Formats: sequence, C-alpha cells, structure tokens
Amino acid sequence: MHEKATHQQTRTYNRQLVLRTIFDHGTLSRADVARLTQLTPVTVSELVAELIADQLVSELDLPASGEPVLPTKRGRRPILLQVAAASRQLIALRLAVHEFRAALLDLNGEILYSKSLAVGSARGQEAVRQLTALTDELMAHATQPILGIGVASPGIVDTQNGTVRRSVFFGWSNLPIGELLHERYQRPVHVANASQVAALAEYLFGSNRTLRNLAVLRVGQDVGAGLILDGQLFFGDGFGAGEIGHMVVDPQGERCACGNSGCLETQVSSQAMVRKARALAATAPDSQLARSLAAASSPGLEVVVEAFRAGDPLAAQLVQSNARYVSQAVAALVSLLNIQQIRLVGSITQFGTPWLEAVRAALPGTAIPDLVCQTAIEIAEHGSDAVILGAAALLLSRELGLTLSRYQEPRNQPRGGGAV
Amino acid sequence: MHEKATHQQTRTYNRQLVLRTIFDHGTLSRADVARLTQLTPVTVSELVAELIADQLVSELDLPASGEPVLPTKRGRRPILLQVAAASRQLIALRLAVHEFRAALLDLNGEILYSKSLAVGSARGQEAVRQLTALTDELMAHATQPILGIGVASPGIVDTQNGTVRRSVFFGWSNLPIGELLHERYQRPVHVANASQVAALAEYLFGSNRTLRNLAVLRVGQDVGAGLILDGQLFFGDGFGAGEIGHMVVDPQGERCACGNSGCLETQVSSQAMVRKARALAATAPDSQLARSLAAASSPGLEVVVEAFRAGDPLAAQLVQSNARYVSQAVAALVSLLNIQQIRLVGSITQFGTPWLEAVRAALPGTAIPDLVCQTAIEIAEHGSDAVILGAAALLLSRELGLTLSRYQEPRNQPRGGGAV
DNA sequence: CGTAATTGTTAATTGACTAAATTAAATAAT
DNA sequence: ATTATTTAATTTAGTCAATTAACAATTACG
Repeated sequence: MHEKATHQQTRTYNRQLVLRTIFDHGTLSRADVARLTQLTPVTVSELVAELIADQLVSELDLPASGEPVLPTKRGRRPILLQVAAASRQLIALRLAVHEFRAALLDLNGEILYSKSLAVGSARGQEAVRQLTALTDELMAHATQPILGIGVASPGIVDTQNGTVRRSVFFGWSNLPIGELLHERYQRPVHVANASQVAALAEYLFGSNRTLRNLAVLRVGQDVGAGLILDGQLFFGDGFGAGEIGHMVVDPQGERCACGNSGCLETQVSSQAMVRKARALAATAPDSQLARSLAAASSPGLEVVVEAFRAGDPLAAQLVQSNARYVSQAVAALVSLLNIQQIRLVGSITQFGTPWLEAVRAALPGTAIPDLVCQTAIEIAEHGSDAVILGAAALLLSRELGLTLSRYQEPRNQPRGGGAV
Repeated sequence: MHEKATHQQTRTYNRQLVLRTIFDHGTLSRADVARLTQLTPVTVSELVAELIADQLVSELDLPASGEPVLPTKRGRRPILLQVAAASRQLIALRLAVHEFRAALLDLNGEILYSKSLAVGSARGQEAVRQLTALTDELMAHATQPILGIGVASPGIVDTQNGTVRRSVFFGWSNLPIGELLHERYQRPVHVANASQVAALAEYLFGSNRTLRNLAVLRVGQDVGAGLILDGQLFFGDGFGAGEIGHMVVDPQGERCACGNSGCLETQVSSQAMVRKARALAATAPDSQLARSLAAASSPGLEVVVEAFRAGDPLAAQLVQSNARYVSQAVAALVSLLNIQQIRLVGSITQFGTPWLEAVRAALPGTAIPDLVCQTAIEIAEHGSDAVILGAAALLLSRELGLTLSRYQEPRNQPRGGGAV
C-alpha cells in the first residue's frame, strides 16, 4: 500500500526545504528563511545548524570587510547563509551515440572540469570499460569529497534500479550501470533518460524557480521530452514518459528502426536533417548547401547550420519543415498537458531564433488557440549543456532534495552511499 | 515558496491513509490496518477512534451472529471495521450540453437517487436557476447529512476557485458555480472538468486500486481526457490538461469552432458521427443506415449504433474511421506519458468490443511498438456513469482524502463547510 | 487445562515543531 | 552621548503525535 507519514519524514522534508530555499535565493539569513518557509526561527536555526555540520551550508561573513552593502535597515545585522557549493563535488556522465562526456561540478552546477570521449565502435563490455576509465579520470581530478554520480543515457532507463533497459547503440540490454558504478566508486549513483534529466536541469538551474510544470523537448541525434509535472519529474509507468521520438507525424514518411513510418525522429533529428539535406542538395548541385556538403568529409548538422546562416534557401526550407514537425510535438504537450512553459534543447537549436519563430508560428494551426496563447516556448538557457547539467541535477535532486519532493524515506547516512 | 511540513499534516495524512485503507479493502480489523500501513497499533487505534467519532467508520460486529466465518486462526477475534457509507450522503452534478444530471450517493459511490433535466434552450442565469432547482430537489431527498457537492462541467474549469472559465454552450464565462452553490447550500463544493473527474471515478471506484497512472479518454458530445499521474489528478497550468478535443488529427478535416480544421472532436464526437452518417447515407439511400436515419425524428448516436449492430457496412466503416482517429489520441498518451492503463468512456463506447478492437489494432502503427505492447486499453467499468461518479469521486477525494494525496493543509472542521 | 498467538488498549518515552522570553547588535531619536 | 526601537538569533519551556513497552482479553491448539 502507500506509505505512512512520520516525524522523521517531516524533519527530512523541512531540512530539504531550508536547503532548497537557500539554494534558490543564493544568500539568505536565518530570519529570511523563517519568513519564506513559515518555519519558526528556532526550527530554522536548528536545521541550519545541521546543514552547516554537514557542510552543505556555510555562513558568509562579508559585512565585517567594509562598507554596509545594503541601505542598512536598523536592527542586528543578519548572518548570511549560502550553499557551501565548494565543499563537495559531483560527477555527471552523459552517454550519447558517438560520445561519452563526463563533467566534474560543484553543488551550484558549475562545471569545474569536463572531458569527452569519442566512443567509436566500442560496444558492450568495451564501452563500459571506456566509461569507467573516463570516470576514473574525473575522480582523480576531484579536490573535494564526491557527493555521487549522475548518469544520463538515451533510451529507456529504469531509474529505480539504475539499469539501461535497452540501448540499440551500445548493444546494452538491461545493463545495471547504476549498480556497476556504485560497486566501483562506493558513491550514490542515479541514472535516468537524457531528455528527462534535461528537464530537471532547466527546472533546477533555470532562472524561473517558481514553475509548477515544465516540458523540455530535446531534438538532437535522437528526440525526446522531459516532463516536470506538479514539481516532480514524471517517468510514467515504464520509465518511458517523454519518449516521443517515435510518435508518428507523417504516415507517408520514411521507415524507422522502430517498425513504423514517419516517426518524429526520422523527420527532425540531426541525422534526419543531414539526410534530407543530402537529398535536397542532389537536386540542386550548385546550391550553397550542396557545396558545403561536398566540402565536409563526414558532414554533420553544422554543415546545414552553416548553409542556413549563410542564407541558403534550401537550408531554410529544411528548417521550416523541421519546425513544423517539431511544433506537432509541442502541440501534443500543449493539448494534452496544458503546460505553459516549454523549452527546446538539443543540437537543432543551433538554428536559433528563426527556427524558434517557425515553431511558434506553426503551433496555432495544430492546437487549441486558447491554450497556445498562454504557452511560452523558448530555447533553453543551458542549450548545449542541458543533458550533462541534467545528470548533475538528478543527483542534486535525489541526494539533497533540491527539487520539490514528496516526503522521501529517510536515508540512514544523509550523504552516504545509499542509493544504488 | 513551498509549504513546510508539520505534525498536524502528518496526523491528517495518516488519518486519511487509514480511511483510504479501509475504503480500499472494504472491511479490515485495526490490526490489519496497522500491518498494511506500517503504522503502530496504537496510532491506528487512535485514528480509528477519531474516524468513528466522525462517523466515517463503523465497527461491524457480525461474528456474534453465528458461525466463525473464516478458518479461524487462534487469538482474540478481530473487530472488523468498514466505511460508514450510509452515515453521509453527497450530491453529484453533471452539466452536459443538453442535459443536467444530478445524483444522490452514499460514501461508497452507490447512487441512491438520480434525476436528469433536459436543459433545452435555457442559457445564462436561467440555466443556473434550473440547476439549483434540480439540486434543491436532490437535497430534499437526502436522508443523511450532506457531505458536499461535486460538480462536473465541460470546458475549462478553474478547480481552485470553482469557476467555469468558458462554456460556449451555456453562455457562461467565469461563472463562479462553486461559490454560488456554496452560498446556497452551505456545504463544501468542488468543481472540475468532466473528463478529469471521469478519470478520478475510474481510479477511485475501479477494481484495480494499485495503479500509479491512469488515463481516461472520453468521447461523447465532446472529447477530453483525464489524467491520473503519480496517483494524483493532473490539471496542468491552466486547468486545461486533457483538453485534447482540439488536437488536430487531420489537417484536411472539417472546420471546427475553435478556429482550426480537423480537430479530433470534429472527427469522432457523437455529433460528428451522426453528421458523417448523414453524409454517407446520402450516397447510399437504400442502406440500413439511411433508412434508420430517415426513421428517426432527431437522429442521435443511437441510430448509428443500431445500424452498426445490425451489421450495416456503412456504419462499420464509420466505426473503423472513428477508431483510427481515437487511436491517434491514445498514441499521444502512450508516447508522451507512457501510461499503461488507458480507459475509454463516453457514448461512443456503445459501439462495444468491435470498436475497442479497432482502436487497439490501429495503435501499433502510430506509437512505438515497445510501449504499445505494455499498454492495456479497456472500456471503463462504469461506462455511462463515469462522469457523475467522477463528480462524487472528486468530492470524496477532496473532502475525505480517499485518493493518494500529498499533505494537504489541515482543515479546521474536517467535515465542515470549508472549501469554496 | 495450560500455553501460545493474536487483538486491542494503557502508560511512558521520544522526536520535532511552537511559543515565549532573552540576548545581541544596529540604527534612529532625543 | 545616551536611550529607545527594531531586527536577528538563541535559550527555555511546552505541546503534539508517533513510538516503545507492558498488559489485558480472547481464542485455538496440544
């Protein structure tokens, strides 16, 4: 059945609430926290003391060092608190089709060091070996205790058990990557789908921290969405929430590996764009696009982006078509969920504002106008780093409760090696 | 910011948990509740005493009246508890396009009395008057204290304030129906969208009470969905979650009042079916369908249903086409949310199993096969009563916490006239 | 018939939030 | 310059609600 409520959960929740409040506002006094959370000053002081003991929060005593910063109101000067961002570090891993990326971050999500590794043809165990080698190196760079490891993987990821259910690319099936990394490094490990964690990054590190719902649509080598619903990352029944890459947008479209035709991914992914660009260039050999394609040895999306920026009409046509399909996915988000904040991430956002405008323009024709006009569609703030930051956000969310959480079962060691 | 956690919330939550557990299992002893909830026997006894004092639970002492019912294990015989379903009554209202329906129910969701009222041409204030007259009558039939009133309305409903934002049919805009009814009857009133509450009914009164996620797709005079996500009814940012009636499924389709063309509603609603039937019948005047249509004075969906059951090929064609469009909406649910339990309600379900099978059959072509095969699509248990039961479920959910809830702000009077 | 098992209650304890009073520090006012 | 006032933070005592431990009341089994 469902879980009971206990005093301990209350405590855990309030401690997280205090930490989250400080995190959200950057720097606050105890009295500020008490006002914001409605907790009594006593409770706040107590919880802050715990957080300081855990080195998650520190007092910041600049006022001694000079001029009164604010138009000082009277009364005892507050002791400002901040998240002790430098006291821990964490590792974020991003598994993508051709590349593993790893980053070392502080608690504020600042990237301290990062390294990418072209995967090449490594598969199965060999791919795992490369990943651990990369992680080893990051571990060696750490100058502070490691809070844990966050992993973002494409495909369907069982977040509870930390296993990658199926990954066509790496030839993994039910790989217990979480357990594996936990065994090796004895630190908490959390694993989730790349698009899902991208939403978490936007939610946690974005400028608007008061959102209730948020959808992130990621269009890169693959396509997916991440959904924050009522303040929580939504996974669905089988961890497949947001897997819209295989929504059929054009029944007459190309065949997809999934078995259907005209999946969103076959129309708008970066590979799809390149493929379509090639086809289009073949019909107009003297176009800018064709020349750029011919010049590149192994052309990627950047070739199309380049041609687009240079004003090539064929590229513009591709972008228009892409935007129309993307807007269909956005329409599904708007119609079905009435989410008013939608963010776009992934390599496709390199096409910039013109593309964004095209997406926006195509929307009113595909969803109820009433809802569309309440919806804000933007390119995400942390465009290219969204996924790796998401892996970090996942860890911060799970280990420190930095996102709104229901009461979690209390951990035995608050900063220990609990979670798989 | 967000809310703090308190002891009182813990108490409220656990009390609801106990009530919910008894509700779910029908009859249980205190010891059973303790085992199921993991609460200590002491706490359970205390909470049960409260619930009994509130007349929400009663002890059931049948064992005295004869034979030992179970293969009696040794030890003191348990005192069985049950929800005191008959101790309160509640009123559920359903506002539909041509009809208001009201029902008087007990706490188990059993309908004790119900009455419908054809709205005819009544609009604005006149429609409100008719509704209150209907409610007056229901109130007069009540034989127990009234727990409150639940209202289901089409369109977008501001559940928080209890106002119907826009209702094309009744000529209401921002009608504070909740406040209005609360003023008049001095009882708690809760209002929500018809499809949303239908999902709640299926979740609360359905046979599988362990679901985490559930989607209900309602196809009747209008089209909408209700979403239970992570155990909670999801409303979206503007209370418009599930308003998929205006998702575009066929850009070449008919013009819709919303401004776009080929909305789902214009393709699959009961009116749409009749309209399409008429058009089809015109091309084949000697068909069964044409004859049935001609025979009826003001033909409704039942005419098409009749023809379909009689084996008319044109009707079958209509049903096939309908199912294909409906499966597009289902595909959106599956792809975007990975919900594994999808229930269909509304008048369209009169087409029965053949229609259901057609929906299922069309699905694999429109969503990722991996997810589709994990998904169960069924016609809902409480087909025709789904919405009115939903209105009741909404009230039970809000007033008694019979669905999984986060900690709610504690009410001053647990059974009083609080909400709106 | 006595023992063990099971249900439910009573009494004492503990954890965590709250309320009231107190100390500390700073500006404004006389 | 001294006092009053305001704001911040801590100390002390109190309350609420879950837990622990002990116990009474049944009932079946050996």
